[in-house]
Amino acid sequence: MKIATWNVNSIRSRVERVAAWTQRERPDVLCFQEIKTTDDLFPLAPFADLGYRAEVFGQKTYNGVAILTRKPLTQVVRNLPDDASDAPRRLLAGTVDKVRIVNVYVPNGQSPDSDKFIYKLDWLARLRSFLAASASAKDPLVLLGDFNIAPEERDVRYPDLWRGHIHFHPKEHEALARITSWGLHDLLRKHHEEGGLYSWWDYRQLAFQKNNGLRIDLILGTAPMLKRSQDVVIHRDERKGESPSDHVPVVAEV
DNA sequence: ATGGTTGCACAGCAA
Repeated sequence: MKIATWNVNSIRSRVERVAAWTQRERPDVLCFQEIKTTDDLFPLAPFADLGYRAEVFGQKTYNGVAILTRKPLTQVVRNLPDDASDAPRRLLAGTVDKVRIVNVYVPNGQSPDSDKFIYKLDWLARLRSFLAASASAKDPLVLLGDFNIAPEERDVRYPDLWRGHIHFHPKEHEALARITSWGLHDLLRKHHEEGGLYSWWDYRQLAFQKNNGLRIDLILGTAPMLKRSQDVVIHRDERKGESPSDHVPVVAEV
């Protein structure tokens, strides 16, 4: 089973490119973040032509998540249980082929001294509670998406520059550790120990050309998924060429 | 870094 995550930074602005990648890779499950569109404007047709159905949880201008699958997605959950009805749309979960899929777009946090950083940490704490209340770590589950946190030094090209900023802050690492302590494993690290594996490069300051990257798009799995996992691959080439997202797809074969 | 680039939507915010 091929499971992918991709922060597309507006699905409508690069649907051709995303659909072309999807046609080449044919994942069974494709999780999008930052679709930046309402449900009614999501470009379904290019994906339907490839045999996908879509569960879309979008909003205007910001955020928004979606799960595309070849088989039906059941037991769909939208956002965290304690979110208000008008909360930013950041979580979409469902079950396909007996695997629970939890697709997240973790708040960016803006800067460590901002209210948005508090919101980020609180959102992660509530995500932890949601997992513990709604699932068992003994069952097949993947928690994947844009975490906006690079777990370790080897996940950051310039850790000394990033330490203490958003994406690489001790409080973020604490919050992430609380989540993984529920019973989740970073599937990529089963297969690849090395550094230099990044999934996001800022649009500014020629970050990609300088390879100032971070691995902030993660696929975490419970023990059964860790056991099943065959490989996790980061599609770095998707950052190249005409109008890329600032994130690239990450694909797990499980 | 009061920076820089991109997307949405058409000013200024979010990332």
